[in-house]
Amino acid sequence: MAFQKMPGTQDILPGAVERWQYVEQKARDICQRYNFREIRTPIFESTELFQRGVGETTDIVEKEMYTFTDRGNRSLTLRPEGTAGVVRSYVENKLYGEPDVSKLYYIGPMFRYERPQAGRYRQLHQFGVEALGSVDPAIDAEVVALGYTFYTEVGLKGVRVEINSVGTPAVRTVFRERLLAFLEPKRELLCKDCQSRMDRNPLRVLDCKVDQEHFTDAPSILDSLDEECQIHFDKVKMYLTDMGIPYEINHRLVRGLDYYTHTAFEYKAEGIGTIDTVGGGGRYNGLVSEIGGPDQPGVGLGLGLERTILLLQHQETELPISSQIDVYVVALGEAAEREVTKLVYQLRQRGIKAERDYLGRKMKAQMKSADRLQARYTAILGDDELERGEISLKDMAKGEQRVVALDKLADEIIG
RNA sequence: GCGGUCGUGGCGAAGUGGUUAACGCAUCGGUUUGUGGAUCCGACACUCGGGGGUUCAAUUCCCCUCGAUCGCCCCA
Repeated sequence: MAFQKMPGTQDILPGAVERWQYVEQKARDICQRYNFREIRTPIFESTELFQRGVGETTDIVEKEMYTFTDRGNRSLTLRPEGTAGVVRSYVENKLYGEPDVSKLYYIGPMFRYERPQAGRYRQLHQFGVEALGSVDPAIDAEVVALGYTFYTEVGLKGVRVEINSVGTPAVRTVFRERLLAFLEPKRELLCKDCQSRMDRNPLRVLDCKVDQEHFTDAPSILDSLDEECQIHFDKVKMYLTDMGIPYEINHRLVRGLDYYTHTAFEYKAEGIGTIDTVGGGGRYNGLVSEIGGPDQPGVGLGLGLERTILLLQHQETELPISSQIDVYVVALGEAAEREVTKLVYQLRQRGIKAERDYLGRKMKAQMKSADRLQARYTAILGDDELERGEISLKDMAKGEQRVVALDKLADEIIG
């Protein structure tokens, strides 16, 4: 065995890459309609950016980052998510100085050092959008709608939208106390994971998969929202309803990153082992200033492309992908063989998808190849045809064959 | 970081402590020399992830390692 790819990485080979291209194209199409514009930021950034942006106590920062020191003794980290880099760029390039809200999107690889599993990779790909500079709940709703539209249009079935408000940091502090007051008496009853979660991130306890019974009477963060949070949340829900985007309220929804405020949402679907979240996002009003920029609000989402594609495959969704070629040129005889290179060149110049043999194979093998490639036509050139300035054109589906002028071949194929 | 399962040709997949490691698909060649998708015939693993050990003998037993996979944690 020679070299192997690193754990949690993937080679996306021809035959599979077409699915990626299709999904990515869909994402771009939708962003264009929503007038989000692409931004490309570096794959690596300073480690500190992610520590500050994503949050020191998050799992991502604590144990999942690909961090290394470069030759200039700088601590760098391969981006574990997209938002921090986009916000850094937004601040650095002073995009907040532009008259309109910055609506940005990205598609690209992210890196997290985790144990690979179904739908979980160390190099993963995300499609994300960020809208910076507005507190309008309409944008929250539009971002939720954009993601939902993406899943729908790409052909994924059974995607549910769950939404919650995680309030402001002040609200969360109050709620945290209330929740702990509720949980503390039950501490001994909870599973060991929850017991440790109580100390680290109490809001997560409510997510427990082991035993939900203890939490039926647990306080909801929605009851702790202040007036501003409540109004914002109500409007987001209103806009979603107006647009006809189906959603469910899940007051226990907590996201894994520290920067979220107000709106938090996730897209869920069944089908990848025990994982059900395929994407999510929310509002992050404190993040820009946290990273050293002006006090600008933001809202965004991040969707896992591996999970999307995996689900499409599980659901056996037919994607409109064709690898069919237009014509396969078969050559017989020395003179004809010399002619092929020029001929396919001319066809390709005309925009025709043309293929030929490079292995010196016999005609029969070349025909098989043409069949395998699902060629619409096979053009057969022998020395005798060449002399007459003609070529045989075979319609592979019909099995019919006729002789056409060599210089009219492209026109015949284009039809 | 922790736990379960698994690792045989391009792919799928049998198998046994000891002569030539089934079979299916794919591929290649042939069925008389310029025509594919069907059938038939033939070819195709100095070798069973890697390393070490036990043994007269290991692909088959043991250990380690690497990888895959499922789950926990957490998340997209």
